[in-house]
Amino acid sequence: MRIATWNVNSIRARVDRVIAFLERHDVDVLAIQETKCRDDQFPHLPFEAAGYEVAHVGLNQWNGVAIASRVGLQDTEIGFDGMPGWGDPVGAEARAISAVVGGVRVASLYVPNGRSLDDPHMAYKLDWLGRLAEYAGGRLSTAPDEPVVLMGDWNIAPEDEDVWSMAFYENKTHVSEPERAAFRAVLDAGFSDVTRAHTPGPGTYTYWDYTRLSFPKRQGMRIDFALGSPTFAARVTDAFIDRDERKGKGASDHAPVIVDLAD
DNA sequence: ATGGTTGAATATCAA
Repeated sequence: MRIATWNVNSIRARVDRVIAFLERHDVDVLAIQETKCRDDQFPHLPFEAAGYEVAHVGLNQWNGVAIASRVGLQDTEIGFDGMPGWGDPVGAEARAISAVVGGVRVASLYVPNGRSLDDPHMAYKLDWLGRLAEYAGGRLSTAPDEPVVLMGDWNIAPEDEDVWSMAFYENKTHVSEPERAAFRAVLDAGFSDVTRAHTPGPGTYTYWDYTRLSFPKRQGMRIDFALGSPTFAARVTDAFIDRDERKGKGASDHAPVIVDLAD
């Protein structure tokens, strides 16, 4: 089974490219982030025509996460128990959805950006990740053998080699110690990064800012990850980043991350 | 070209 994750930065602007990607790489399941649309705006028809069913949650033009699968899609859960909210009034955002696909519980996650180190959104980001670690860890202690993968845009570069320049990111988000500690807390809850061993750095990135000619200058960040439970991680045979998807007109600012799983 | 790009409630906000 082949499972991928991709922050598409608007599914309506990118749907042709996403379908072509699924077919080109023979992908069974895709966790999608930043659909940037409401449920009633999601372009279901192209997915159905390509043989995929989709579970999506989108409340407005921001965030929005989905799972597309051609190997079944059951037991969809929106958000997770304890997920913090945002806004005025405070409410749940469309940042987490999970479903059982091909016997694996896949979660598509869009971790809050943080905006800047002293922004209230950073406290929200850390709280959100802390609650996620708590929820996922608790679930794992109840069902230690369940194959689970937490995949998506984590908005964190966990290692120095995951950014093109640590000097550039001094006092910026994505590399701060509290963010990295929040990421490690998910690992400490029993999950492991199943992609890094197959996509070694340095210079291995999944995101390049649209500005500053970041992509041609190879000035990127690795912030998209798949964190697997023990039984999921044991089945991973390969992973790769499709850097070609960042090329050309109409590209998302993120490249997809693809994970291969033994049957 | 040198403070840059993209996408969404088309007016700013978010990334």
